Amino acid sequence: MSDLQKYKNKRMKKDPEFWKNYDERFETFKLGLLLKKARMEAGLTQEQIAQQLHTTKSVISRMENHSTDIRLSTLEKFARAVGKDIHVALV
Amino acid sequence: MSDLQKYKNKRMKKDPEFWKNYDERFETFKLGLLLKKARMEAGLTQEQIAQQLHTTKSVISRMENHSTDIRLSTLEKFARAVGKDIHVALV
DNA sequence: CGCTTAGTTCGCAAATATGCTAACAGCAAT
DNA sequence: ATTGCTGTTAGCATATTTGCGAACTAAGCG
Repeated sequence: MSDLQKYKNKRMKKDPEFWKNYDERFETFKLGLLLKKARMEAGLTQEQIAQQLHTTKSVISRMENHSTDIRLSTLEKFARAVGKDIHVALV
Repeated sequence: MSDLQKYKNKRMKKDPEFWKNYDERFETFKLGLLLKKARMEAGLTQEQIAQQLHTTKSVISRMENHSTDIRLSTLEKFARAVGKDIHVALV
């Protein structure tokens, strides 16, 4: 089981409310998970990302969990920190 | 020659300064062009887009030209207005 | 237990996008 | 010349993200 899957399970157990308005929050959640996944795959901690972005770990945590919306530039910075780049397309 | 290409040429002619700090602005410009392209391909005017987003044409023009950064939600709204959806990935 | 590392969450301040109005330019048609 | 349509830009008000510090949980380890 992947670290990400473990995380999901833990979260579900600890916070059952989390799935109540799942539909509304899905998009956000998905993005947050995308970020967390990318960070974990890069083998970095939130604090390490934070240092690269010249910010603090609380900011990173919020991005991965509660961020309802996000700027493209912020997303781009995060991507670079995990050694990737963002790709945006209209399909 | 595409409408988009015509636009680029016109812009270059009218505003030579536009290309001075091209490098810095390239990313922004590229996104703006992406939006304009999508809108044109959908055969819509800025005002038509604006109505769908419950805003005004000036907002749309700014998005296509001067916007330095943009929220994901805004991008998503725009995409829907031209009958598309956004796809974001870390690559 | 006490200590350290990772991560979460909450307020508040600061920065920035967004919304709107008004004025203007270019173009085509009448 | 005038009218209508489309697009651009500026200034300002508002909404929202972002940045930061502090307090907290949880887990691993001596």
